[in-house]
Amino acid sequence: MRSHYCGQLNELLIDHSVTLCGWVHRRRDHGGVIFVDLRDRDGIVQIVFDPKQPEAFTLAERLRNEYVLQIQGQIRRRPPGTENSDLPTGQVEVVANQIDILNPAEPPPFQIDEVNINEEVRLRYRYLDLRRPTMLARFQLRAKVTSLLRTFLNEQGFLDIETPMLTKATPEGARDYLVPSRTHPGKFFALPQSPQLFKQLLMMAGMDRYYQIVRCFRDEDLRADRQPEFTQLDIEMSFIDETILKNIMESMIRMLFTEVLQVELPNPFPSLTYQEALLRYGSDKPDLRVPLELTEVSDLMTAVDFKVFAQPANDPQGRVAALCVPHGGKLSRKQIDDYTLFVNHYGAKGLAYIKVNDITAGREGLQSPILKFLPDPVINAVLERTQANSGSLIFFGADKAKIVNEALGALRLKIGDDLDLTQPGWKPLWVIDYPMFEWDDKEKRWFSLHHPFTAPKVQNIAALETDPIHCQSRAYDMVLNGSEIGGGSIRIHRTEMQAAVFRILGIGEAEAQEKFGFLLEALKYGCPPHGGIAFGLDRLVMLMAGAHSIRDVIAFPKTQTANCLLTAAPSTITTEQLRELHIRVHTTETVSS
RNA sequence: GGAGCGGUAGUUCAGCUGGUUAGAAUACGGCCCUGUCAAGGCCGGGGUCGCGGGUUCGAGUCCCGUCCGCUCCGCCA
Repeated sequence: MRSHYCGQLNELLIDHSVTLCGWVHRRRDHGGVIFVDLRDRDGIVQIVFDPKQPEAFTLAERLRNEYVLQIQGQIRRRPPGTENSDLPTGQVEVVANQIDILNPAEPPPFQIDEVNINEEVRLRYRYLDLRRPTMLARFQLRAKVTSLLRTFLNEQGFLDIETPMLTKATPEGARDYLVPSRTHPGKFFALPQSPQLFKQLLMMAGMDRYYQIVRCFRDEDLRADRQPEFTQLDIEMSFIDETILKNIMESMIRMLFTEVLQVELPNPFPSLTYQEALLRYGSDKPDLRVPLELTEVSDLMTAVDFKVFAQPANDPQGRVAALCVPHGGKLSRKQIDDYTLFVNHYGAKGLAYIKVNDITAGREGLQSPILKFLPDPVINAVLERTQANSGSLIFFGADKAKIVNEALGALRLKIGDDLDLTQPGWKPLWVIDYPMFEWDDKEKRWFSLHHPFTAPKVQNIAALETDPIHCQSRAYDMVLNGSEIGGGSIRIHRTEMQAAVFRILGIGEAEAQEKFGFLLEALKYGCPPHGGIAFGLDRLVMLMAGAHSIRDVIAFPKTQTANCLLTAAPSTITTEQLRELHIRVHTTETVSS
């Protein structure tokens, strides 16, 4: 139907006859001459309608925005002075000889060139939203990313293998999306939270290197970076250790940034232990672009006559930490109060601070409601450790370590943003040496920090069982600009170890057999040492595209309550469908078709 | 489950301490116009102020409830 794309046209094609197809982006009717900006996936070009071509001209008078056209015409250089340097095709224009209205269009509910549209409207008319050049660019970027990843992995000997979407519900981790079985009354499939077990089975099958760009499903509450269905780049390798895997994955991500963004990432990526990340940044996914760090001051506060500090300082689970903000002294009382409210969200009961007016003036140069509780040596040590200067503001968090970390970690990012301290660019890193288990006080049992198939650093099962809290795992996360973009581990490849981990997690023999019997059995038949990683493709593309939500890099995303505003899914189904599935619905609303 | 912000014309928004007929821009319709590119000029149509209740002589505005969207906590790797 066409000879060229609109965006391809340039001076080299002058005098050529072309046939174009596309949408009316805009029409400018001067009465005697009509201009139409024709848009296709490749770009925009100006079409001119002259009354000397009365047939085409008459039709052009009827054109409206978003009409779909086929146009046959002649490319010519624009008359001097009428070139448009804002348009890549702006040196030329197409004089229309013939026009075919392939489809008229009603006025769209919003203008395609409008930037600031309510997301509700955009999602309701997503197919129109996607016509906008910024959206198109994001999906072109996403396609380039997946293409480069596939090429890289193919060249590295990875096999792209599909795994089931209809699979088995898992007890640990996120809530499953369930699919009722028609042929097995009362039984359900689960949609995969990730292909974790299948990729391990593929290693046991001798596939050696596997990858898949695969949809995963988790029925949990949504966020800007969380959708109920999302895409992972899932990877698994045999006969490797973490060094080999991390090297290959780093070079893959470096390649991606070079090819797509012309950005050179560090080689190698820096590495932080989980513990160090929490100590210095209060987070296991630190944003290294923010040049602020937490300072440990617990040891200074054990003997102070200030219960708010002394108690957590003496509690093995507690922590007292400082966040020193250079030039933070200019913050108003109101802003400090707002930050106090902000840390309240994370369970912090307050936010103590010291304003450093004059670092040389000792106690007199400081300003703080808590000053009277702190003896000189403590104050001096705090000032020295935080490297405070005149004009600095030092915030304090004192509570259970978890609360201090989350509160000051979040405050660090907020202040970095508010005071414009966040540096531009890209800061990738690995976070390693995760604890193997985490104690849940409510349920009184251990949980896997990563997942139950992650190998511990110790080989000795007895050591694992006697001291779970100090046991580290062979897990690793890749973090970029404060987002966890990938995570994985070396897996357990021996039956005894897997059984021991299940025991610690309180998964009984019978339950282990029922839920993971196939895996335990497979381990017996010659399982190679193996490990892998999974990248959150949506998050990665979001970051690379400079978008603020993964919804902007997913063609048809869901809302925060997991609705699709375009199709109105989920919806009720007929009683006939329910009957076939052996399901009865208990709601106040009646089920309709 | 919880906190915050928002919902007024097709769209983006304004609408103050409650007060006459709810405005603007843009889009849309008509007319004029031969070099614009966010074309321009003139004229016109367009509103269940998310929904339900309450307070009041009077509610877009105040109160209660509810629905929807967004951000966050919990939840989730």
